[in-house]
Order: sequence, then C-alpha cells, then structure tokens
Amino acid sequence: MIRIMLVDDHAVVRAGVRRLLEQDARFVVVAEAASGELAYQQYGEYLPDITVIDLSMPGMGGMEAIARIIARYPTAKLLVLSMHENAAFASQALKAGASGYLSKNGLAEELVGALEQIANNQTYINASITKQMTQQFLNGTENPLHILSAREFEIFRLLAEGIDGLEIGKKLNISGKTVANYQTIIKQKLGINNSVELVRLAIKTGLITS
Amino acid sequence: MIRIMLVDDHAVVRAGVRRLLEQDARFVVVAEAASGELAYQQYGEYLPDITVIDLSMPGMGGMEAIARIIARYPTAKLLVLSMHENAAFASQALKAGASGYLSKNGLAEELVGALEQIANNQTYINASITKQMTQQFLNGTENPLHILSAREFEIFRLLAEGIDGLEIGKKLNISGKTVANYQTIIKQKLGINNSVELVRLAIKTGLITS
DNA sequence: AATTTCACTAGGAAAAACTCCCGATTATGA
DNA sequence: TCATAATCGGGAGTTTTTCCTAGTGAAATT
Repeated sequence: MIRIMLVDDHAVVRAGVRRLLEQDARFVVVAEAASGELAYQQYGEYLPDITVIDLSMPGMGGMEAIARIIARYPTAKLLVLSMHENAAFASQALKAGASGYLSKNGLAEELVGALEQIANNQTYINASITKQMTQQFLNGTENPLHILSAREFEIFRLLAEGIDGLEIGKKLNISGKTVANYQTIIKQKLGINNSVELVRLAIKTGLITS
Repeated sequence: MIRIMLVDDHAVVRAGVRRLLEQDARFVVVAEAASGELAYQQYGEYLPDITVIDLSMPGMGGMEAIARIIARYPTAKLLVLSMHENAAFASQALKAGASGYLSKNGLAEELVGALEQIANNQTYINASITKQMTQQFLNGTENPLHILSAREFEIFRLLAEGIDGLEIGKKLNISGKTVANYQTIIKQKLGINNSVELVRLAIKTGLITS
C-alpha cells in the first residue's frame, strides 16, 4: 500500500486526483492539504510515502513547501502536479527536491505510472517537459534561468508578470528594497539590461504567455 | 500611363518591384529613392501618380516621409509596401495619409491590383491586414494603439524594442527629456503602469515579435 | 570543529528614470 | 479667428535602480 498526501488549493483537483487513485488498489490517500503551510504540518503528522503537490498556491506556494519538507525530511518523495508545462518550472521544482514533475494535461494516463516510479525511488518527468529539456540541451539553448536561485527565479517570474516591486515584496514578505536588489542581481546574471529583455526572456522560456 | 516612384532603401527591392511593374505596360517607373529625404525631394521633381514606399528606412523613415509629402501635396497617392503584416502599422500609415497598405508577402499577385485601385482614387489594403482589422473590430479588441499620435506610436515602438530613452532621442533628433515625457503620456493613454506591461502590449498587438 | 561559501535579507547613498506641471510653437479645423 | 491638438522641452520632485556593505543561517569543505 502506497500512502499518499494530496496538496492543492482547489478542492476539485484534490477530489479528481483522489478518484483517479481510488481506481488502483495499491494507492490510498491518507491526507489532503489546501496550502503549503498545511502540507508541511500534515506531512509530519501522516508521513505519507508520496506527496502529490501543486505549485501555484496562495501563501507559501508549492515550491517553498517542497523545500521545507525536504529540509526536515530529506527522503520525502514529492510529485509536482503543475499547470505549467514548462521546463524552467520543472527544473526549479526538481532543484528544490521534488522527485517528479507532471503537468495537469494528460494527468489521468500518467499519474499512476509516475507514482509507481517514484515509489521505486526513481524520478518521473512529464514526456513533454523531458522533450523540452533535451531539445534545449541539444541545441545549446537551455534557458539561462537555471543559474537563478529559487528566490531569484520567483522574483524574476513576478517581475515578468508586471508586478510592482513593492507588491512583490508584500507577496513574499520581504522588503521592497530587497526585491529591488534582487532585480539588479537577476538582470546581471541573465545579461539583461532592461525590463523589455526581461519580459522577452520570460516569454521565450514560456514562463509567461502572450 | 501611370507614373510611379519607388522608395526603398534596399536596391534589390526596388529592382524587384520595377521588374514586376515592367510586365504591365500601363505602369512606368519614373523615379527611385533610397531614403525618406530623397523621396520628398524627388516627389516634387517628378510628381509621380503613385509612390510606392517602404516604411522602415534609416533616417526619416517612411512614416514621416508620407506625412511630409502629404503635407505639401495633399492629393499625393502613396502605397505603403511594408514588411510588417500588422494592423497597427497599417492604421498609422493610413492615418499619415497613405492610400494603401501592402505587405511584402504575396507582393507579386497584389501589387498591380493595388496600384489600379489607388490610381482609381480608391484605398487598397492587404487582405490579411483587413482581416485583422475587421476581426479586432468585431470582437471589440481593437488594440488601443490607435489612440496614440504618430510620434507617440513611434516612441512606443522603440521603447518596446528595449531601446534606451536617450538613444531614442538621438534617433529621432529630440531631447531625451522629451522621450521621457512621451513615455509618461503613452503609459497614461494606454492605461499601463510599467514597461513590462508596455512590452506585453506591444507583443500582443504584434508590434514586436518574440 | 573550524572555516568557507552561498542564499537570503536589507540599509545607505548616489545615479538614473519617471512623473507632473508648465510654457512655446505650429498646424488643423470649425 | 479662435479653439484644439501635436510636438517639443525645461523645472522640480518622486520613484526606481544601482552599487556597496553587512548580518544571518544553512551547507559544504577542510
């Protein structure tokens, strides 16, 4: 029996995943959490074999939840279930300690296989993400975003969305000054001179759309 | 006989258009110009029936050349031949006084027809541009760029390309201060708060790519 | 165990960019 | 002719960015 915890702020999604897992007798959902904070708490309580977690959640967010859980329980197995079918996100999640990355498209077919592999101490990554990664690797166009730290990546994304530095500070509970400083570092690291190039890079890497 | 002047900074393009026109006995190319400045001078000299003009040229640029020629010779007929298959550009050119807008794709088939129509005092617009325009009109998503004046539009475009305000000033022979002031107005008019949104709007309207 | 390294945080000071307000000029139009 | 709009830019203040410094804590190295 593989014991599973579901983390997603949308109850519908949790219900859907639960239903998918109920089809297979090997899996049992032992806990659900609607936020990163709760996920961290409940992880210690239930110690599931695998945690299925969404990235975009209000508050702490999936990325940080992963990092915290891994920090306390280094052998924890987490499968990211994200709406972003994007290599940069996957790369960040994996760097944070996740064991797998699955886009919500084509969830049904892949979920069980992914969980099996992870239960087996392997890493599972979406076919489409893998393709992106290898392709980028092959033609040497891996996005330079991997040189960003977790925090830098996060701030980069928010900046690219057009959110004001002060707002970002509020959202992340850090000073606007820190965000400004990060901004400078990010541009430096990415070899970027202005926000125009920043947006373009974000679009090119699929981090934001349109 | 319809007397035509060709304006394009690339000799190849001029040669190509000339060749296309030689196929038809009704047209005769009476002059060529490689810049907006020359176009203006030679217009007065040759007074062609129709001027075929490119938009993106170094120096004065096609848009301003059109405006100047129309200012002196209000009945002048100009057909814009642009690489930009984009409604916003067309709209600006027409506003400046052009009688037609033709994208360089599929030039051969359309050119003669366009010239005929213009010679007949009608307006000719690319099918694909027309489609864009009507579509945008129909679903109410006409890009808000039409509320920009010619200068504002120009500066908007350059800003979206990531060019520094001071550089833009140099390019347009105006003070960097003026560019900064324009920037403020542009953002106001477009309901935009920062350069990120500016870039995204430019991309969404197809003004810039990637 | 001690030390170095790195990520994260943020303040200070100066530079750069942006905003808002104003005035001048010129052309357009009613 | 008078009002309107587009273009241009100065002044002065605000905001944003940059560059530098520095503390903390965690992780890796020695």
